[in-house]
Amino acid sequence: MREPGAGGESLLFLTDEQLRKGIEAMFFAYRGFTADPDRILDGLDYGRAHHRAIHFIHRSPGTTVNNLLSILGVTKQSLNRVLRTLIEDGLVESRVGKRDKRERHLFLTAKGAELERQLSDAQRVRMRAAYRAAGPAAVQGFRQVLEAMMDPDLRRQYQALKEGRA
Amino acid sequence: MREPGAGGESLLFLTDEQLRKGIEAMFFAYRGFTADPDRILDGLDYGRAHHRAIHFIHRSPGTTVNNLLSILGVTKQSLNRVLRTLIEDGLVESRVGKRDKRERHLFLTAKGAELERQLSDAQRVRMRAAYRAAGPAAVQGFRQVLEAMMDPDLRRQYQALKEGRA
DNA sequence: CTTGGAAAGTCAACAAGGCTGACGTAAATT
DNA sequence: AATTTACGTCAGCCTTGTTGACTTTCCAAG
Repeated sequence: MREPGAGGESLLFLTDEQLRKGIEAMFFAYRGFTADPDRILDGLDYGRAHHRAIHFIHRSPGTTVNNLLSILGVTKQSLNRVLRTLIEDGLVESRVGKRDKRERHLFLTAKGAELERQLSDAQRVRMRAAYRAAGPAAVQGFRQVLEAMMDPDLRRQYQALKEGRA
Repeated sequence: MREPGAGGESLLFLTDEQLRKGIEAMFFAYRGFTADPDRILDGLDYGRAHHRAIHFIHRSPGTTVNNLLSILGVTKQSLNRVLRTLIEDGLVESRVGKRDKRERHLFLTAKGAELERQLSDAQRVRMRAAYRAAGPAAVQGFRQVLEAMMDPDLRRQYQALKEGRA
């Protein structure tokens, strides 16, 4: 993968023009990425923020509010509002910590898990179609570039989730 | 989930687990993607909505309001609010159409172009680092998967931009 | 043991930026 | 002449971000 003369085998993929295409691709793709769950959420009284909370509680059952905060990157007040409605509606259960009573441990109820499945099914359908259309090699590249784009802090969070150590 | 003899060289990359990783990668990467411009915008009185308008006006100088609307996928009221402040602040110029006087053609002023450069420079720095780290093959896969994720309508918009026919 | 601070969570109020609906105007099209 | 199109605007609503102030709980230093 290395080459003669200067530094690069054709660094043409690093031109401003190529980068611009990548930037626009991210913009348009993200719209598609969120479109299907958004449609489901629209019917209910929920929004994208609720989806994110549900997703990560599902991923890491028993996680604390603080933990969730650092993953979502919003203020606790903002998260709290979302969490409150989810708890009121019986989708999320909040248990006072055994060891540290200041902490609240979060779990999806059966009803919450049901909505989670519905949302992630919808999102996966599109994702699977895209993966299948692009093929395994492309998917690997896709993941590599995305990881390289993350802030270091978030990359660590992502990798922790990825490897199952919630 | 797969039948042995049939079509697939290991379709393991289509498992729910792999898809979930891709979904989370999109989430975390998009945060990084917008982080640098957001920091710049924060200082000024602008937000992400202004950035998007500026970006696409820069990309397609002379584009009409309607055109921009269909690319951004927001309502005209929403866009108008953003556009109004940009025009008031002298970053964007709106010229009445020559052929069709109902239309307004949008252009960046020198000042607008200056901000655009600042914003896209910041965004490109990260993008370039990610591309370089991942390599050209990964970048190609990245773009392929993103394109496959887009809604068909948006994909058409994206390809039109990509090919320069604004 | 007490006390002072830090940490987790809650409440209140505000802002950005989406949205819908209604309306006005000028220009183009039928 | 009537209708449609492109654009702008006013009013009001919702979601989801923000900051500031407050309570409860925990822990560590005196």
